[in-house]
Amino acid sequence: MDTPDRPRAGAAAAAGFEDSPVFNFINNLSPIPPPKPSDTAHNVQLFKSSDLAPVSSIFASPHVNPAKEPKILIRDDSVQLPQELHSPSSVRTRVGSSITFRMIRCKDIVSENCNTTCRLNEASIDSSDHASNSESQLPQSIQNGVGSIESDKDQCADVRTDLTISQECTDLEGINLDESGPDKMDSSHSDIHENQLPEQNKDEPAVYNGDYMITSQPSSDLLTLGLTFGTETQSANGTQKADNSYSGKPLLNEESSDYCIQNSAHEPHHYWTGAVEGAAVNYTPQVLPGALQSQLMPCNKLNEPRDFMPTEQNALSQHLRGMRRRSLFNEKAGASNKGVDKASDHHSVKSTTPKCKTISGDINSKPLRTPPCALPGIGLHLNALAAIPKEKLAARDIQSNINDSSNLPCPAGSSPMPSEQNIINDDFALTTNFASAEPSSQGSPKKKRHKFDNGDGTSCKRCSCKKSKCLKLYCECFAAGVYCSEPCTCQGCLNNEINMETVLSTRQQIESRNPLAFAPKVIHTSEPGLELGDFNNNTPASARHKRGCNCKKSSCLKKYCECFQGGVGCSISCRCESCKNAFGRREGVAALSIEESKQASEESSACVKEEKCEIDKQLIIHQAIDLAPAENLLTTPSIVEARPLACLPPPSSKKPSSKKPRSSAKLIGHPSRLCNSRAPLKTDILMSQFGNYAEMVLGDSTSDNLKGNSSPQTSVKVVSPNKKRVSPPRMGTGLSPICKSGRKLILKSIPSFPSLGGDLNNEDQKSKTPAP
DNA sequence: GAGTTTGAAACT
DNA sequence: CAGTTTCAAACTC
Repeated sequence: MDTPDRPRAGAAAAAGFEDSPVFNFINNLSPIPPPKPSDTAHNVQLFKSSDLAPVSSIFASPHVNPAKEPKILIRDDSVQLPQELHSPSSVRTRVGSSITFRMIRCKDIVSENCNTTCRLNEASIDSSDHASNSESQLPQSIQNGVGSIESDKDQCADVRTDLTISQECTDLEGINLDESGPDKMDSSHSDIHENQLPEQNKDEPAVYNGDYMITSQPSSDLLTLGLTFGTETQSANGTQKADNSYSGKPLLNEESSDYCIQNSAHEPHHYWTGAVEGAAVNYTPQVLPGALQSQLMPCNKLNEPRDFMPTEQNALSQHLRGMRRRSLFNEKAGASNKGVDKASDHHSVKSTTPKCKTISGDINSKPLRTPPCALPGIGLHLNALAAIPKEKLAARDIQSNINDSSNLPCPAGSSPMPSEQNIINDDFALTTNFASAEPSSQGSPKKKRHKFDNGDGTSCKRCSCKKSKCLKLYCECFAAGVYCSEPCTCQGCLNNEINMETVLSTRQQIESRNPLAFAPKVIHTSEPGLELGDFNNNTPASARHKRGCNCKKSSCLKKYCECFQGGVGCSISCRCESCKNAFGRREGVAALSIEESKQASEESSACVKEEKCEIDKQLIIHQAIDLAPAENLLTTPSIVEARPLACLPPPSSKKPSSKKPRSSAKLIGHPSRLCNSRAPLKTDILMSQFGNYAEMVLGDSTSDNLKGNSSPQTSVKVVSPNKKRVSPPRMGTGLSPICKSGRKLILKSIPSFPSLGGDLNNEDQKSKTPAP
């Protein structure tokens, strides 16, 4: 980054701008190493403000805290990170930073989403207003985007503190200013400042809550713009100007404040409302668990770039689209989603986005499937979010921006999926890395599917339905609550945006039949804390099969078995025969498990290497024996599960069971590391989320238990099967996957509360009562 | 890639 | 609720 800019600066100087006092000033300054982040007023301000808000707050339901929304500053990303890093819970490792980053981003996303939603709802009504608002946003967004990009880069590249990064960016920006300035503003620096900077500044104040205004910031922002867009700086500026003119006048603080207010007032509610309405579920916005929200964030985030890329919007949007996975559950959400797109497009000013996705009404012909898109809604496909590794995400942002800046509108027909694929591949690659510690091969959908399969069967699915039209649970996409996407090889697919209503109705029908139909098959309750050392907690199961399998011939050793597939042991609720689930047997676990475990350990040479694994097994065995039988039964597998799957390779019984065992063996590669790296942060997040969710859904009593343990370690206990295995299906899914060795979270669906409660009850009952 | 096996989902 | 059919994934060759 630096290198390119510097030269440019030099060029600018060569252009004869050296004369300009500003240039000289900047030129002199730029070489100077960035002052300490903390020194900057900006930074200080940021820290002061909402940035300092506890992480938990982020996860708290967005709507709950509308007041904070206004404070959300996209630019925060860069700034916040440091803070996050400081937070006790945050991990300073790269992983940690990335996660933290995501969290931060979530904030932004929230605001973004809210904005979008507002537009959606009101666009038709008050287009002018929105236009102005949106216009006003743009500059800021741009800034944000830039800032985020840079921060992202930094994060990806190194674990520098954001502050430093921001500083550097500023420097660069300054340089850029010089450069771009000449072309455009030779004599009119003042003009620029008046026309462009002011706007941005105005936005900024709003963002910053008006508490702080950094004089240097504006210029930097402007500069940033130029830098980011490189050659297109001018156009970008022009766009900005256009926007400005459009809005009539640069947004003043007042307007900014309005904007903020709007966001706070409308965003969350509108957003969620829409989702809620459309959802088959009765969730109310307030009800949404923090986890979900947080989950949603990333998805939304995908949209974020759009806003800050006025001219490149198309490319971006396309890119983003690719990342999104549509939620089937939420009709409105879907609609809103569209609306969002439209709105954003509209918003983005001249975004006559040649949409990448060409939706053909033809059912049978595999239309260009709309790239999966995660809806911020109940029926979230968390894959998009969780799946998108923060780092990747960041990287993607960077890349997308870069690419976009280079005018790479996704060719409509060509490969709309590149984006998606990239995402998917990236995601999964990353996930795979976590899970299998092995680079994933990218190939046919089938391969992908395998790859995507994180075990719980909820991961990114690529169906190949033929007769079901992808409207039955047979369809993994449908079951996962996502629209079929390009990689799918299904025929006569109705599971697409076009047939949204059909999908929804079908879904509702299915749900009416079986409220849990879309519930995650495997409920993960608390893996995060379950690290190698956590076994002492007697926290056995971190997950379990929701309903239990019914295997007969597979002995629960193959993917046919949902439990096995989900990487969980069979529970008492299973009706399987001759259960040999490597993750835990249904009955007689203790005794058998010992042998099994030993055998498994022997067989899994990889694991053998990992001493911890061995130890864990031992512990597990002991626990299994020592623990009360009933609990063991329930948690049987759990014990094993308690440790990240990676650590415990399924005893490759009999057949070197092709995929799963293999992968698990791979997993073993760096199990501990994987687990460790991610766990801490996850735990925090999860806990906060979980707590919220529990409180909301389960009620105080339950939540109390859950909440009681705010610390990661305790969290495990809280969820521990020993107590009450409160595993709100959705939540479980949503939460656990993240934690589990790079597993993806898919929120298969969010059951209506009733069902949820019922589910819980049922679960509890099941766990308390012997299996039929 | 085609065919078989398998167990869940759907249906009755 | 139980039995049967249908279905698509998993698996095998």
